[in-house]
Amino acid sequence: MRISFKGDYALKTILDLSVNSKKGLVRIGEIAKRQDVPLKYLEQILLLLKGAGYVSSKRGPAGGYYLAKKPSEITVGEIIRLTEGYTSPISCVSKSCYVKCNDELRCPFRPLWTDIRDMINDVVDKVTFADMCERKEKLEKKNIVNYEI
Amino acid sequence: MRISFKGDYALKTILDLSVNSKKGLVRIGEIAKRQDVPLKYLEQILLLLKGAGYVSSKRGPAGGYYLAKKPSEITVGEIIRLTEGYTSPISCVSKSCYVKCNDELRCPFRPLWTDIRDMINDVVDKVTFADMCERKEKLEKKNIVNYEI
DNA sequence: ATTTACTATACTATATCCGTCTACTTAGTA
DNA sequence: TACTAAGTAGACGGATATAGTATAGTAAAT
Repeated sequence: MRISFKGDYALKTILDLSVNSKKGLVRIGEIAKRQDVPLKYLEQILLLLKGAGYVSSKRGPAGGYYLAKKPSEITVGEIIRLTEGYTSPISCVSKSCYVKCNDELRCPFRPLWTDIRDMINDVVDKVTFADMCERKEKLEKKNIVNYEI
Repeated sequence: MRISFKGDYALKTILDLSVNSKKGLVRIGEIAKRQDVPLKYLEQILLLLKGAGYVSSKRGPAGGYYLAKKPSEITVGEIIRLTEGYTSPISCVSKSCYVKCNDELRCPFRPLWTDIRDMINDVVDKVTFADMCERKEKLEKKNIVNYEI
């Protein structure tokens, strides 16, 4: 697995919407500013997320984006697979985006990659964006305390 | 972490040299054929490996490449870091190739990435190419048995 | 008419791969 | 010994594809 800007931005966007779309629609510009993401690149990423059914949108004044699913129904792993293709360290051991290689039975590296793949999936498929909201809150409280001291 | 062709080829090359350089020098062409790697790309990768001190070479007839270190002294992790830059899922948690990001203390994804980083390093930094040679032999024996049946 | 999402396109950097030429080393030959 | 030929690594430029990023304009809702 490798998280590129695309994936990083997508994850931050889903988290931003998880936190803010309770209040109503969220404009691209707001997300871009809060998450420090290039606006025009974010547009493309939001279209990808929309096409995959994670977000919905409304045009015109007072328009914007909102989550199409509950945060608890979206995992970090799904978003990585959507944006990066797969979570595995290499595509020949990927389940979601498998690419065949020559001599799999004799490849001595393969067991390494499958072990790493399983460990990664064990993390990213268990964490939902409801969990991420909690983590975010905790971190912010912790940080405010630090500032007060 | 993501293993690109470059890293995949480099790992296969070091393993090939670990197995074959006991007999003497190994020509690029042999490695390219055995490991199914584009010859010209392999040249570049061997230069990289040479620059980093993993292999040495000799020109002219009966020339070729050989390992500059013992297989037991080279880990899979080192080769990945050399060819891919880092083993982490994202550079902001990399130890070897760290790139700072905005608000690390408040980033709720960071704990995920550090967990994954540590798990990956726990695998790749423990496996040497002496281990890989063993794995390779075992897999080949196993496969011969399968063919006999 | 204004505000917003949406689409299409273009640019840049990197990864991958290929072709050609150069430098070095050895073996053979006169 | 001197020279030649052949085999090998090494260096350089470039072709191609993809990822990432940015630009310009279009469509829809109010």
